[in-house]
Amino acid sequence: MARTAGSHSDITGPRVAQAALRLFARHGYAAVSMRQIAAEVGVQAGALYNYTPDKQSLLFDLMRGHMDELLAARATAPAPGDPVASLEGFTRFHIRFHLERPDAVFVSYMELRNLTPDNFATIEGLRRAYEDELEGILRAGVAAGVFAVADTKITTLAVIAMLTGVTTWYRTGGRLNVAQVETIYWDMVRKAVAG
Amino acid sequence: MARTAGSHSDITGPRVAQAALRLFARHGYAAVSMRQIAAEVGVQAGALYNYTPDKQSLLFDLMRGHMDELLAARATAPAPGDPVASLEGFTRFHIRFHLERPDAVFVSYMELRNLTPDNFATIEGLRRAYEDELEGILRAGVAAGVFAVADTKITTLAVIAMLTGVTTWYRTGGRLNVAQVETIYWDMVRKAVAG
DNA sequence: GTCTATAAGTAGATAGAC
DNA sequence: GTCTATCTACTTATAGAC
Repeated sequence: MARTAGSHSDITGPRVAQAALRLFARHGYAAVSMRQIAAEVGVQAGALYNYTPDKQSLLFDLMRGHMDELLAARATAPAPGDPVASLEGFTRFHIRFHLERPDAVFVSYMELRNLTPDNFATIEGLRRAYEDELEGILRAGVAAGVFAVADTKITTLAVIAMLTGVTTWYRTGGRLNVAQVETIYWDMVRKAVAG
Repeated sequence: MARTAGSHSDITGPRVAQAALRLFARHGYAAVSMRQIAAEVGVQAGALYNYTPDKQSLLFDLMRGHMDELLAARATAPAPGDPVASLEGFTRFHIRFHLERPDAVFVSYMELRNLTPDNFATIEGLRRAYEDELEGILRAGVAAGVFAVADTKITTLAVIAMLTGVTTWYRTGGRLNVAQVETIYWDMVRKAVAG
């Protein structure tokens, strides 16, 4: 069947999400208008509402998609029995995953306060599930006597903050490639929790 | 001299800045209207323009004030000759200073992209000056053979990201006081850069 | 599925009375 | 110094033609 002239549902949908992600990352959710998103896609503002019920859903779907992807990718990563190997795996995974999608990371971190309470609770739950992965590794290492940390929860948050910070300065094509960055950060993490 | 009825320049000015800081921290610069700020102060929107030429200046003055305070406080801190003692001093200073003013920290970190290019360059310069303090300590420690880090610049950014992250979870009146938090983070920093 | 037109409301900023 | 009123522009979202 021939489509109606000007009908592009299957390609416009992803383009709306991409444009929203890009613009939210650059200027912030509240500072971006539906008209700007539409202009980036190349349609009029009204057409966006074929793809999202409202602006809030656009933000929430981006953030939930990012967190789902994060947890799914983590679930398929190898899980060594050794706590040190597990921690190295987590560190390298976290850096690589986050450097591969800087816009989604930025939006997911900066726009939490622009989510409705229900949507915030959902994203927050996914974030905690991810943190719990790391805390489990630290607990296992402490139990095994290979890690010495004062407080596993605080160490978890400190390590994640340090690792995620890489997205604020890393630029593709710069002095270091991702593998080198991973190694530098792993060196710091390894020593910071060492017994 | 008696003041004109309803004239409160000396107290309204600081109240405008306080209200703007509080609201920008909670909801974000772009999401806060001048009318909301005025309502928080208890005046009408037009009256705000006696204290700021525009909304952008309100943001910039808050951020510049925060950075000036940070650098001034740091300048009066003791500067031990020993790199390890210097690093401990920096770590404890950073955590204490940031935990004492969570709203200003949050705004200064999250609203960088809402500054005009000129204003951004100014704030960025102050931020780099602060980072250079830490990098100098790390360089001195590496030169003295007491620190072993792969890259002083990256380590600087990693340490600051880790330390600033404390503001995302610390709440006054919680399980730990500031001194205990300082000690936990100092333990991680000390080990992470150890030779 | 996309368009134009529009509703209903809010934005930053200013003018002039008091 | 603060108020009310207002200007101009822009906001999200919807209705209906094509």
